[in-house]
Amino acid sequence: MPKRYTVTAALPYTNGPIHIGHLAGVYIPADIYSRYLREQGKDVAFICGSDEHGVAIALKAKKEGKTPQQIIDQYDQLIRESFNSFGIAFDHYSRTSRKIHHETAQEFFKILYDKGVFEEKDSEQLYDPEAKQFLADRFVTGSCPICQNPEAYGDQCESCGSTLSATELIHPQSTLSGAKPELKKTKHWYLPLNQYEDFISKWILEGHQNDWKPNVYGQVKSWVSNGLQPRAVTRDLDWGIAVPVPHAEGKVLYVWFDAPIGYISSTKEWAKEKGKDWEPYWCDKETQLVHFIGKDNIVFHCIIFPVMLKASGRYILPENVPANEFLNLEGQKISTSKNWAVWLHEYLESFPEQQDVLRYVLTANAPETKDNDFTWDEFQARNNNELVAIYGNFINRVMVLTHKYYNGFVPQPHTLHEEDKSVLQAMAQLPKKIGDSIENYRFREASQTLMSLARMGNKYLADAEPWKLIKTDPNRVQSIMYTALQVAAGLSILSEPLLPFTAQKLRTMLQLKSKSKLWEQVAHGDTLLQPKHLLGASALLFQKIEDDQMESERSKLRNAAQNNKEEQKKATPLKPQVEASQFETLDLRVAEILEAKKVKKTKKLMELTVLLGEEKRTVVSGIANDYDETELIGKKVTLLVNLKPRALKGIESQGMILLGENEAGKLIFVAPEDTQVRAGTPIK
RNA sequence: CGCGAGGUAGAGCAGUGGUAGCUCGUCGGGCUCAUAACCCGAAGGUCGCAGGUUCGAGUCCUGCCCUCGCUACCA
Repeated sequence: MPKRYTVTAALPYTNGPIHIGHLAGVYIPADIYSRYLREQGKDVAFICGSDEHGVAIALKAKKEGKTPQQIIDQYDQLIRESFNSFGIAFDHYSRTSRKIHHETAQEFFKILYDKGVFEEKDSEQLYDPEAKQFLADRFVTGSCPICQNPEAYGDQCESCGSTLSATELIHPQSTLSGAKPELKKTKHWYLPLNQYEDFISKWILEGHQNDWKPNVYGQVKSWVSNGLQPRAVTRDLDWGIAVPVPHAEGKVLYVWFDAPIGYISSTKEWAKEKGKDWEPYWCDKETQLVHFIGKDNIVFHCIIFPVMLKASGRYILPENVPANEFLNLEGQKISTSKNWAVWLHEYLESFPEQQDVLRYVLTANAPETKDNDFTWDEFQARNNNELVAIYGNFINRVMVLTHKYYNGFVPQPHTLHEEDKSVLQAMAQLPKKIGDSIENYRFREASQTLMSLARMGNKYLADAEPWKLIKTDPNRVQSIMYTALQVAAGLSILSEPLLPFTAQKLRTMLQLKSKSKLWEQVAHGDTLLQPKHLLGASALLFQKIEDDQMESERSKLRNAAQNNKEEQKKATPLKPQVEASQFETLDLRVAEILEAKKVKKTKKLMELTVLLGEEKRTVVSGIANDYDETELIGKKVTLLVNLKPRALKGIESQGMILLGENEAGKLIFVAPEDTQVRAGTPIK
């Protein structure tokens, strides 16, 4: 039994607001877990904060003509408000831009540096002479060296899927200034993960095979078996935490090095405010450290950060990292850039005071084992059929009957019958059952168990039929209503971690005093509401949600995505001018598609046989998402024929079909309108 | 033949060797205290496919297929 718990939730990155995916994947589970532990009287520190460094924020600031500080202030504020309004009850929420964090992160780096943990390496990287900075990854675009796609990024070509290094790009261009980058030497510090393979293997692969989630375990295994590589922990950037060693001007800590240290600095800040000692929460072996994250963070929380902690020789390691998978929205990936999301601050405008509805839906449908889909249909169904019809209705029945029969006083029971006792006994099992689910990070299961208590209450009332007996056997009705009221009280107590707002409302309605050890009382079968106790006024806990509300949410979503798309379209910059002679080097011709076959194991690739005059050619094109094999046959398209052939998935592609994109995002062929034109005709 | 996770009733999920379950939806019935809510019952699955181990497999092994992720300013 651990002495104390340190619970962390992934630090939200302050370049956008919080959406339902964040909530479902990280913050709700972490909040339920911490609330439950507090309810058990445990010593728990639930820690989080804003992650405010890194290239993305620097880039966003440049694009919007603001300072990074303005960006992070704006989103830090918005994110705090979102968490507050949804009852995500952190013990402390800090920011990585604070002094205490800079000091903590620098000290951490310094400890590893002094121990000689890092490797120093010089390398040549692309440098933008106009913006005066080094260009990492997505700061560079250029032509893909493999498939010639002119819009490949510095880390990857989205057209052919190849992983690239920025220096491989042909005709690289800075996305900051449009300038042509030059190669320049730079020094960086690397964390030699390769030296810690044994440590990770022993700790996770051998030590946590059975208690960690399969998705987390599997990811780690995948990384380790591919061989861990040294990873740079510094960057050339003007936004971040200065590297605290000599000859490191213009260098900052890589955001992924400093962010997890944010958990520690946030804990320090909290401890200072509370007059506590922070160290036991991070250094005492009897502390259970748990990181709640999304699956994209697995490598950082299961490999990189633990290696940092281990290398420091000072800190404990996480006991578990219950990472969730991703939540989709109406069948599509949630995307900040495409504005395909339900933002928390907007949700509350549409559904004021209904935080628990979203909490419940996101818990009941949480992506615990695989990616899940959030739909407004399901949201409505869960609200109307479960929260309103089962939970809310049970409470309403009990309240109405008690007020009607006893003017709101809890009646004095007579001898309890078997059915009364068995309901109370069944309820006494639930604190442990729900607790076990939560301790094992099975929040979906916990929510189902909670709902089963309300179901049980409804069934009990239906079987006992107090509204009939009131005419013939009023004494019996007193026992029935007494029993039903105990169930209502139990429901309010056990709801606290999952539905905190509802639990509070219900307690007020029942006039149930806040005391410690309430869960224990439920488990012991104690009387929760004494006879003659006076209840408060009755109110509805949940409201039905109508179809037209859902329709308006769906159209809001579609409109937002559409507007976003149009804005982005306007923003597509023109490429530099070219000479006519350059254009003439391209050989464009009309081609007719003769055969089409989807390439197996790929999403978009289609293998096409095209007719080009007398000659037939094989071309691989990424159009399988938008076109079926059959509808392609006979189509005339424009083909770039003198593109250097290249193998895609083992098939040699001898040319590139010109494509555009229509309003709906569907790829359309740049094709000769007159279908009479002969295949092979050159285009000028 | 890259790696990982998933593939179980119309939908969403549970179920790691012993007669296939839960919630929602559908259909039928009951009740009327309750936000037409609640309660009972029924229909609906060759547990992705094929082979193997076993007295016995959704559950273990092998091969294959499909989906998602590992690669995006997104957890």
